[in-house]
Amino acid sequence: MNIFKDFQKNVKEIILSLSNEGKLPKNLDLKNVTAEAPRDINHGDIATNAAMVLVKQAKMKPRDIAELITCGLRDIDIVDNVEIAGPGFINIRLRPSFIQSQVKSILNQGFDYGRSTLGDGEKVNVEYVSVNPTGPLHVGHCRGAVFGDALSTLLDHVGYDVTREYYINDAGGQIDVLARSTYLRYLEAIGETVDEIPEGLYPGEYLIPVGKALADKVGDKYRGLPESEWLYEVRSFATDAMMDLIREDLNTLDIQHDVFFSELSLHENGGIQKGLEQLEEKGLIYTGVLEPPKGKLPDDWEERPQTLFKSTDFGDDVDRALKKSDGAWTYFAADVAYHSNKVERGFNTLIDVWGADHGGYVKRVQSVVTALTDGKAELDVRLCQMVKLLRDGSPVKMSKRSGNFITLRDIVDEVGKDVVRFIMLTRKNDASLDFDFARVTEQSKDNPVFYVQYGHARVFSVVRKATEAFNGLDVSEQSLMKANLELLTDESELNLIKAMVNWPRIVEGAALAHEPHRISYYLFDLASEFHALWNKGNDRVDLRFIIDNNKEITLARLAMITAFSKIIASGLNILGVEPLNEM
RNA sequence: GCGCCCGUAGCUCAGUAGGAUAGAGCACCGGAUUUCUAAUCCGUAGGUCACAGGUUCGAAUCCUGUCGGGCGCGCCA
Repeated sequence: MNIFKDFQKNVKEIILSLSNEGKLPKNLDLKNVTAEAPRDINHGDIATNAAMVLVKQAKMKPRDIAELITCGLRDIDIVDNVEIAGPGFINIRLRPSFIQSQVKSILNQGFDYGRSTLGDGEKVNVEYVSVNPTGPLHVGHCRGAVFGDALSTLLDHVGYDVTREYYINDAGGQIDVLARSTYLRYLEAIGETVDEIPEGLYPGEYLIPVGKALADKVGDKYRGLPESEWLYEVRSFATDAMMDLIREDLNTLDIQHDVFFSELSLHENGGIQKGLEQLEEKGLIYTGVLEPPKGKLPDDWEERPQTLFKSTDFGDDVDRALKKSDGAWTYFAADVAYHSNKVERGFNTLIDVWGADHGGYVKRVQSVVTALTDGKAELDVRLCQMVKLLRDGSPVKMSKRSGNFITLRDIVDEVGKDVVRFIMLTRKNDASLDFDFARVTEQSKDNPVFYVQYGHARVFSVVRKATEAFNGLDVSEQSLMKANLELLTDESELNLIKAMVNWPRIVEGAALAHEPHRISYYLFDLASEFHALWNKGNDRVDLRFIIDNNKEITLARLAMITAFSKIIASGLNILGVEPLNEM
């Protein structure tokens, strides 16, 4: 249920029948006709641009077209009045009784209000986090994790069939480093003395228990052996341990992936060759020599022939290497295979969530997806900008060298999952974000998490008090739906309901744009309407939600704010934040 | 040098399938409030939407160029 869509349909039907009556030309193109909430509330509840859009096609003046459409609109029973304004907008004002009735409709649908079938069950693959399994997650990973997860829930909410996926980069040189670092911790565990972790290895203490666990498992079997004897097994042991660690970290944020896809598996089961074959068949792989980059030349630049993918055919800047000079596959080659695999699993909509520092990599992977599917599948890469950690306005110092950086776990332990999740979604993904430990836990209007949560909690507090005031009042949804909603006549009340009615539109817009932050902003705005109404009650006792000697109006208001709480709760649910009933 | 992202109020930012007089919070200024409808409230002011062109009935939004900032720039992951 989305009243704007309904009206868009109504307007189009009116235009078609005007065409049939000969008052407007036939076969008009109506794709740009919209029905939206005007920005200025004084312009009414719904505005349509139909008259202006049709000017050229109909060869008529906008106001004349508007007049014709207006007549049709006036016949709709929920329409109060219609005005033509500005350059030809048609402003529609709805009957208060209709606005009021929306409360019932929201209560009736409950948490499902705002869900839709927009996605039509289409499969979407959202890949996020995908951090190298070489250590615990730190703050930098946090944002992408929350973003990807909220986006997934959002898409699910509007009817897509979402798969949440993590690509395990378990095949590169960094994994060898992990294995060597773990081996040292293993030697420690079996009683050898290791003075210092050498430069270039991971010094973090999180590997100590992994070394110990390895020792428990294999005893001293690897002692004194050359690297070639233990590397492969230690690698796999350590990778598993790191993935367990990462999964635990993600769990603290309530993030669970459906699929963990191993890069190594592509190397080991011929997946890479298989992926490249398809490009080969399309004649997109060749051996060639790349021009050195303009500007500053890499120190070790050496011209040599390479196996290349012709990504420039698809908008990339240069063709991209698939093999390294030692003959091994590049990371990109595995990514070709990986994305090919996603497409083979039936996904035509792919979303990858990366850090902004990988921006230069976007075009080549998009080229792959376009090439493999002849443009039928689409890859949207969402880049997440940095998070600046602050404490009371000053930057938090982090020393990466000592392996002593702020982890995701640290931040969740300090401020809690809900705060982390909400704040991470208070900025557009491609804008950098300040995270101030002091401010995000503040109990004040300046803190959006608090403000939204507080709105929800206030509703529950009111409902509790109402059941006391009216001994044993039935506040079930069934009861509230029977309330006399026509008693909700104050402008602030109607404005709150109108804000609620926007919810389905916001969800769809956010989902289509792949922008979950729009949900946070909406929730904040909606909460503001609610708090504004609450504050009005300070001066005007007659506007308070509980009116002691008037059960009927109290019930109507409880219905309204309960509906409000449903929307807040389902919005928070999309963000992965638990609504609070008490604060 | 090239590519991507960004440039909106003093500050932090919303606002893109093109819509009307460009919004919010903070800060500032002016009032109210000393309370459990507790974790403040109301209001005023603040803008050549970086700049210059173009497309359009209509541009912060789309196109081109310029300036400014961030990220990236054979074989790393």
